[in-house]
Amino acid sequence: MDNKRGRVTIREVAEAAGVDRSTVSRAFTRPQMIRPETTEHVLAVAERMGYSPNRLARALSTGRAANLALVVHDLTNPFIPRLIMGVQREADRAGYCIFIGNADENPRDEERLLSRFVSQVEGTILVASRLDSDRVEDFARMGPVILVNRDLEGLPRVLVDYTRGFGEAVRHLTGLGHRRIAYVGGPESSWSNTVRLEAVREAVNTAGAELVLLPAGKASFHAGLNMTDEIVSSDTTAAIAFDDILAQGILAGLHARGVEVPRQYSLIGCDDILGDMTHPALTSITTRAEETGAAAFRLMVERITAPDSVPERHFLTSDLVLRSTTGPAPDKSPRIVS
Amino acid sequence: MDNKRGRVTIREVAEAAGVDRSTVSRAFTRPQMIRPETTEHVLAVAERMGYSPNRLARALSTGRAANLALVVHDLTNPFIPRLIMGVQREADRAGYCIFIGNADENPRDEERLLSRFVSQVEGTILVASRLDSDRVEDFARMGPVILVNRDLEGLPRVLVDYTRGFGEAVRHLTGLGHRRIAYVGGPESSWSNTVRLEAVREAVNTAGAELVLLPAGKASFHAGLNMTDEIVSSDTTAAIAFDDILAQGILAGLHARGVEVPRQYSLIGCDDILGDMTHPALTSITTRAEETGAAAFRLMVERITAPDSVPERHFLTSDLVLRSTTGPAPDKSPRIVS
DNA sequence: TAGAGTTACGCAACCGGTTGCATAGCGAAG
DNA sequence: CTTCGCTATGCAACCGGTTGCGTAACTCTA
Repeated sequence: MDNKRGRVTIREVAEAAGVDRSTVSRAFTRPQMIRPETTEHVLAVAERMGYSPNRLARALSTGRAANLALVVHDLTNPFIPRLIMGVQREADRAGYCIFIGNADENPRDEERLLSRFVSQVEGTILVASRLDSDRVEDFARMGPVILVNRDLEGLPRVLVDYTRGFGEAVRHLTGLGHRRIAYVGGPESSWSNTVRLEAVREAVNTAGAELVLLPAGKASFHAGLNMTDEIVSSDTTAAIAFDDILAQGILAGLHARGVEVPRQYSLIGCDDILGDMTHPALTSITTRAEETGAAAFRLMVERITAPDSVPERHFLTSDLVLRSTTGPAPDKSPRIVS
Repeated sequence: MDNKRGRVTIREVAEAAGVDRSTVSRAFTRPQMIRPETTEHVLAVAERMGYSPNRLARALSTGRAANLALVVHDLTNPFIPRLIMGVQREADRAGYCIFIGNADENPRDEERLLSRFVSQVEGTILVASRLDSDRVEDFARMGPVILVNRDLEGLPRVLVDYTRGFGEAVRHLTGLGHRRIAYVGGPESSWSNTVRLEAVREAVNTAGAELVLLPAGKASFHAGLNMTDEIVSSDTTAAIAFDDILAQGILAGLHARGVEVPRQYSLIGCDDILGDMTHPALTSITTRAEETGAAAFRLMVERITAPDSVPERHFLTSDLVLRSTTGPAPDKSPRIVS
């Protein structure tokens, strides 16, 4: 029962059960190939000895590791844990294990992580990758890659269609009388930022309102806080922020400057990860983090089982979730001053 | 260059370089064993062919996987991503990859994850495990286990010594005139909750103040929100919450009931993960999430390299971080009513 | 220049599984 | 009772590395 490494191996089970190693292997992986009594006997012996197949050895010989890598741009963004949970829920059922890598918005780190994972996973899910397209394609040549929140021709990807969510958000605001609306932008290198901006621009045009662009550059609480001055002096009455974290910072900044939300200013976030944790509770555009993760996993399985299928572009819809940070546009006359 | 699996193998490099596979292997892992020119030549050929060693195969033959499992109780708690980043920072340098498993407060899930990881990792870090001691010890027999925020004799563990942080917190409150202080408890099954309560109890006794125990049971925003009534009717003037998330809920609840913080009520959180994101910014007891993760990894390495060393109990200290949710105790006379 | 010691490398076994192929043993058909 | 075909199992190669051991070639000493 004890070899030098401590764990029970297939050979020991085979000897104890009086069969060949291949029979033990088949009892676990292809029971229909062998007699039911044999399977039963082998499994009983294995159970008694506390045997379970070594996933490493199995992966080496089959070429299927039943692991996958999930590389994310920023672990501290609460969107990410939710997405991870979505991936894991699906992965769990399929018996997969997940490696996590935090690229920390840094392409070099991202690449290092990827190459460290590549030989022990069946595929990689890249969330909001900051790698340039060529590098992504290089990696995609080494194994299945699923992109999340990044749109690259030829690769399966799960994306959010922002038209509905941002459309609803803008119509909601214009319905409340807002005519000049700010979009507070996130990371320039992020696909999400580009398309969110596009969605808001289109919605604002359609509504015949006016858009003011205020790039924060980063999606962090402090970036939001630091944008407050610009927002206040932008002559807008409402803003849509790149994401909830940024919005949270803006909310804090507005409060600090004595601007009441939503009486004097309306604010909408995106990703819907804060629920009612802010005060007032943040109205937000939901992007379904868990569903996103689950969809990415399903695309991965599809890719693995049918590598030659046409790479699918999977779209999730977005919706406005109304809470308490939006209200009627204030009268223009009494301008807000610091 | 291409076998059926697409990746370049050591054999192909060996043939191309005109040496044995073992020489290629040594060029990568034991260059001092072979002539510098040979190493150089082999590495050049490998580089040109785009070869990199297969970690699976290496792990199988050496018994060292250079992977580790990190199983956490609740991914959505912002403390966890920080801790993960701490582990990863260290793991990265050492060339390790990290599997993540979210047990979701469920011992059965936790166990399933563990057994799925066990054959492909060198060790496991268990964060606030909800498994009963026997099961943990069973697993510890299969490979190195490091515990975080769980105190089990015989296993290396990283724990936080709360005496200083909670001592400072309580002295801070009593210094402000608070005499009756509430502790809003977290998950009953959590070691952290037990010792935090113990620390606060001792500090309150020492200070000659009075402690009121209000168990919330869970550490979530809503659990905090729901505790507000009890807090308001508890005749206390200040509370220390099990963690920041719970405190955030309480803060929201107090606000909703029109109780001004800190003018009418003082509140302190724990873990210091929210920074100044709340309003008012939450005073908190820091428990150094990233350092905790880093320390866990270091203990793991120690465990792997010297399995017979005495299991170390690594303590991190805690400190009070003053922000804006604490103030002088209000006059008792005008009681706060809903 | 022969013998001893050292160095750099090759050979082959091994890690723990999986799987294509060969075959023994069986029941059915002729 | 032979022949055929099928089924359950064993044999052995293989996945892609690592490593103990053996040895040819070289350096050093006498």
